[in-house]
Amino acid sequence: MTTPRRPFRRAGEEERRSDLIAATQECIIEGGIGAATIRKVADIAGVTPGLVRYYFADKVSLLSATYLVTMSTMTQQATPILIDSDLSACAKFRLFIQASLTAPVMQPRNYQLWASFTSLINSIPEITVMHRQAYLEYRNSCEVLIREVFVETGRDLDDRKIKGLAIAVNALIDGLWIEGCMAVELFEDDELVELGVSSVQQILGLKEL
Amino acid sequence: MTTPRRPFRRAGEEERRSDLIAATQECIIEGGIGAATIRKVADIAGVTPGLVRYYFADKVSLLSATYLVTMSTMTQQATPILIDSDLSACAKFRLFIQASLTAPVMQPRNYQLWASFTSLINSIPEITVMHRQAYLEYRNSCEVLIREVFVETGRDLDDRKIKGLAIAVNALIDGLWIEGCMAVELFEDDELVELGVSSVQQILGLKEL
DNA sequence: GATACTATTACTCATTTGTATAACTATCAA
DNA sequence: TTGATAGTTATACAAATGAGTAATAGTATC
Repeated sequence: MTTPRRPFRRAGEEERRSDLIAATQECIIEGGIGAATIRKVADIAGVTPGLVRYYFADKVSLLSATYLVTMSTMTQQATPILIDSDLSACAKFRLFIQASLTAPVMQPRNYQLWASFTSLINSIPEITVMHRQAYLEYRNSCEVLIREVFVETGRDLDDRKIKGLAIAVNALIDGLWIEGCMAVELFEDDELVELGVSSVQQILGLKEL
Repeated sequence: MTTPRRPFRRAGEEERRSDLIAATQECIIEGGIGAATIRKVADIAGVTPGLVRYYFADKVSLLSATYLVTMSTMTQQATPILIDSDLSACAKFRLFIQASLTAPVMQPRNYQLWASFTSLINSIPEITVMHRQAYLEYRNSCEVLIREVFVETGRDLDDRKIKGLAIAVNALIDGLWIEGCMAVELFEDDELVELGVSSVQQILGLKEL
């Protein structure tokens, strides 16, 4: 008398991994990083716990992979505009700000994921490294945009000055993003985008952005 | 033949509670919120697990209390300047920014604590409420300062405009604070303070702050 | 349609964790 | 000194957790 096995479907490696990562994200969003247990992840992904281990050697490696996907997804959603090159530098900058401060980049779940992972910055070396990289990448995007805008408006600044502006602009956008993610209902539509654009404009000392 | 009991000292309620809260902070800093187990907290506080329960009904209530202490400590460290009233509004603002962007307010452990707690914003109702309150308080401090500066410089702006500026200034300082906490070694001494002051000045459209 | 491969399930195990409760003792007041 | 109080320890327990292993069955290939 053998108990029947749960029927299953064999999925491709890529699909399974991304399913498991998505499930991990759901866990974290629902109950914080502590709620992301192997069993819950497996449950949400409609799979048994053993399979999680088959794809991810460790819990840490599952979390790291999830962090990586989370960040690169956001980056991708916030910066594809930069490739569009027939726009003016100012227009690009505006779009960049707008993308960063509206959905899907700016939404509660993204903050929860980001906060959960970065809170482990001193505990999980992999996350330390990935965070540093993501931060510098984003800041560099700001720096490139600022430089282009200055070229366009015919102004000249030394690199040191520009780096400082990039740090400030980055901080401003990050700050607005956090405020917006955490309390969507506290702001009117596009209020944060407009604030972001006008503040960046002021920081850079431009008449118009 | 009875095994000897561990000797102990009876502490006042206030002292014990604050010890336990400090121990909770240490746990979180070392290994994230998941590392804050009752046993580890008790261990660090030099106490047995049972005592934790004696002072905190729940793990949630321990975490909530720790969050409250964490936030009010930071707020207190960042805003005592506001009481000093014989300073000019601009000077107050500068001090406010400086306090926010230097130790002890700006230091890695504070970010870790803050991120750990806010990552639970959707999971623990107590934290939701306390966060919202802390955020609005800090933003209000910004708003008051901005208003005073404008009075001092003889400019007049409607409330809506001022609220917007407060949101932006708040975001900027938060963003710089996060960057500084997460990567102290990436910035030179006072670099962030100077960036903060000059950026706020620009956002507010002032010639000098 | 039979075979081989491996993705997937099922099960196990030692630890950890939150919570609960009873026993003990430091401390203070009389 | 004595007794009472409550802060503190010791111990227990069920549930959850990360990790490991063997058996099974989808599925592609021939």
